[in-house]
Amino acid sequence: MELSRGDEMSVRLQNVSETAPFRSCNHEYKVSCDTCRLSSICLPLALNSTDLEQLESIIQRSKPLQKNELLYHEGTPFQSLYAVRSGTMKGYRTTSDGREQVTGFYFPGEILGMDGISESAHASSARALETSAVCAIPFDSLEKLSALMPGLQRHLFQLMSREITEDQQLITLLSKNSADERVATLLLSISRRNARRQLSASQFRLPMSRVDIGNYLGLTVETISRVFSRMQKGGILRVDNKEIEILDQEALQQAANIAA
Amino acid sequence: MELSRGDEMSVRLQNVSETAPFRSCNHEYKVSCDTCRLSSICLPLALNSTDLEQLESIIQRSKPLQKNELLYHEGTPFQSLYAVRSGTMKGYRTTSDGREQVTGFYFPGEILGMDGISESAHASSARALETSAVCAIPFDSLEKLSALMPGLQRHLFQLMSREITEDQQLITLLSKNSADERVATLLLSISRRNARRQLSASQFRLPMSRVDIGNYLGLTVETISRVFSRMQKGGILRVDNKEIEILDQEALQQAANIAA
DNA sequence: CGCCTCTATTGATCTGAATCATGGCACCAA
DNA sequence: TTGGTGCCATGATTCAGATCAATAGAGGCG
Repeated sequence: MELSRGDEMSVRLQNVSETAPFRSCNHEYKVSCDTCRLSSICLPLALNSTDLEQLESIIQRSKPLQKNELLYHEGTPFQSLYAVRSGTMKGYRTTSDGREQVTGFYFPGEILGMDGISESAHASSARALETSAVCAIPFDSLEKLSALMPGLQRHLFQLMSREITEDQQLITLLSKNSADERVATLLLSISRRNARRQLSASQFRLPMSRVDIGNYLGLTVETISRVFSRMQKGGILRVDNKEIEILDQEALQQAANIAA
Repeated sequence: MELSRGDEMSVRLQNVSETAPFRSCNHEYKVSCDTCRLSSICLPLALNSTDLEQLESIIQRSKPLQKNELLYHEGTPFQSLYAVRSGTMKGYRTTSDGREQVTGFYFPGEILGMDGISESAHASSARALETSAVCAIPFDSLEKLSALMPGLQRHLFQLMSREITEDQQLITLLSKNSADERVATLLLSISRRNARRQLSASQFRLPMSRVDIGNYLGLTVETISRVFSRMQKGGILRVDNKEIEILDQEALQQAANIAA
């Protein structure tokens, strides 16, 4: 791996490892953070161009993951955080009795893998819901870099803190809200995240199955179907398979109980 | 605030603020991390004695919180992380419709407040369940310090990562497990955390009310009572008000479905 | 194209936990 | 001690969502 410049950093980062299917950005899947339209939501946020260059030198990009392909698996050694470039990833953990619990959906610009830090092994698995591309950010390099860049360190703390508050919102949702409220809340969350990426907030395609939605929200497939049908009859949504149109944003917000 | 030594660090940390009810450890509530019997579970873990001294210089200790006293409240500016020294704290967030969701219980040696980092404001509130003492660790100082101490930075990342995986375990518990399984899992968690502090793993006093337990586990008070009664009848527990004795660890683990 | 499989919808029935209701017990203050 | 107030236990009833069952589309592929 080539580092961009021969300063102190190269010494500190010279032993960054090459993770299996990933290549440094200097190779085939070349893209750069500063031309990436997602940089405003992703890691690079709030870095100056010198710092950005250094961050970029450690980021690795792989060939796209196919639908259902595994990015990492529970228990495997933790090495990198991952940023979604395109597509959608699903995070989940497997319970002792073999069932699956979906813990989150990750859209372009979002970071996953932070649960692996504490035990140096992933505590969850991540799978592509559709053809997806991700950037791998080797964590040991990221740690060294963030000791040198206060802005990066702060950004990482904030990123992890946000994950904590989002998980706590989900806890509240699961513990206190009805099926309708849960589904409405998820749809609004997806809508908001689409808007952030300059996509339509009112019309989109759900990348995940009803099973995954139900699993994530602690409900069964049947219940998800029924809620969708009910909301369609109520004129709140138009549902055509995975294609969703929010017809009455107001009513949907009402249905979500303005919670979460 | 007096810093211990006149080196580079003192310059960087000289403007550490004095948070309202807190005093530096040089004042009335003097205690030190290296004599603290909780240091093995708390922040200082894995620091050498020089680093520990520096960490300690920023930690503030207050007079104990009375039962029901608020440590911080949702929306108030975030300044510090808190380590429980004695007693028990309850973390909770208030939903849009005014109800409360308990997000965690914090025992001696455990850290709370990490959800406040991302927005510079607390995303949850914390209240003492009984007379409790806490250490406040000003976060801006902690950030500066951790840029200088790789061990501390790593420890912080790990701490936050652990909080994430614990929240995800709770999500799974709420979404997939029955009332009995949830209660059993909580009891085992408390038991384990007691053991870590050299207390009895099989006999303890619950510091929280049935209402709080139910709220945390997404169940009603009545259900908690019924589960306790059922487990008592089944010879798994002895329950006397808040006093709990685990009579059959094996069976309790079974009841928890060895999940979470 | 037609076949197969996977995913979604819709209906009928069941059930675990919520809700409603009542009474007992512990702890505190006067 | 007495009376109050909050906490806990337990029974009766209800209900939201699970489970069971059957059908209908959608998408992949030989």
